[in-house]
Amino acid sequence: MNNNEAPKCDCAVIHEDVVNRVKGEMPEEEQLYDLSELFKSISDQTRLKILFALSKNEMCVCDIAALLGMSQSAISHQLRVLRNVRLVKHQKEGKVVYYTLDDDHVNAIFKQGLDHVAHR
Amino acid sequence: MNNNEAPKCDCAVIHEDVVNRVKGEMPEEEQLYDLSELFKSISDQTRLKILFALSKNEMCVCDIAALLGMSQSAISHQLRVLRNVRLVKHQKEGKVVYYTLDDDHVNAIFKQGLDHVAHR
DNA sequence: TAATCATATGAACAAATGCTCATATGATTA
DNA sequence: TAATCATATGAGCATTTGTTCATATGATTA
Repeated sequence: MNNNEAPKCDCAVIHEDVVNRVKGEMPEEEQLYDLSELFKSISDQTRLKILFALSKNEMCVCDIAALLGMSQSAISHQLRVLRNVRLVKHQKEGKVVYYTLDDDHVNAIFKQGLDHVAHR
Repeated sequence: MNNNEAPKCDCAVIHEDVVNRVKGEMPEEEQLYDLSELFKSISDQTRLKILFALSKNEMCVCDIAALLGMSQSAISHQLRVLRNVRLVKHQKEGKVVYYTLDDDHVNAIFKQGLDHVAHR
């Protein structure tokens, strides 16, 4: 019924026991999808800079654009990506929209990431 | 001398004090580059699956290919990406190459990531 | 030594991504 | 009410990315 066989592997399984056990321990597809979207959103240098900036202070779109020396449009597009994965939230005051980090997970992730890249 | 001005921002700075302070608190370009490479490497679903699998057990290339139902070539290409950011290390035994996680940072990052996506 | 096996890698190509440009929207100000 | 400002967004385009295919390498086995 459920066709879980490997359709394209062009080499023999060497350790069938390990493969079968690990297969049962893999996360669900939906979790993997969400995780990859989250990590994709923090893998771009522009978005990384935005997140670092917001971890220091609430900021509006114009300020971020000025800080990074980029166009308002580019920043606005990237903020939408960060909103979609709920890394930032926004709050409108008149014409100005203020962005802040949505929660603290991203700071924890940055810390682990920086620890990792520091090891060389 | 040092041209730090924003060349492309098409809107006025609204909070100059905040922008100037945060500018001094931003990480160095090299750190940002390394971080983005690291996060890029965990943003692809295939590589995420490989890392989850290796967090459960040491595995050879054929086993991973079988587990994920993908070609040996595709897996091999992706393992190179993970090697380049030192997320996995490998060890050769005869013809077979065994891959393992290089350190525990990736598990910590996954935990924070899963915590984040679970909040909805 | 020849055949086979596990893995690595370069080229090619389709799909995804990030920016720019033009323009839309919704709020303030003259 | 008209002009202006802060922000958002769609289309277009160049670049990057992930896979396949063909082939190379280095080790084992017949």
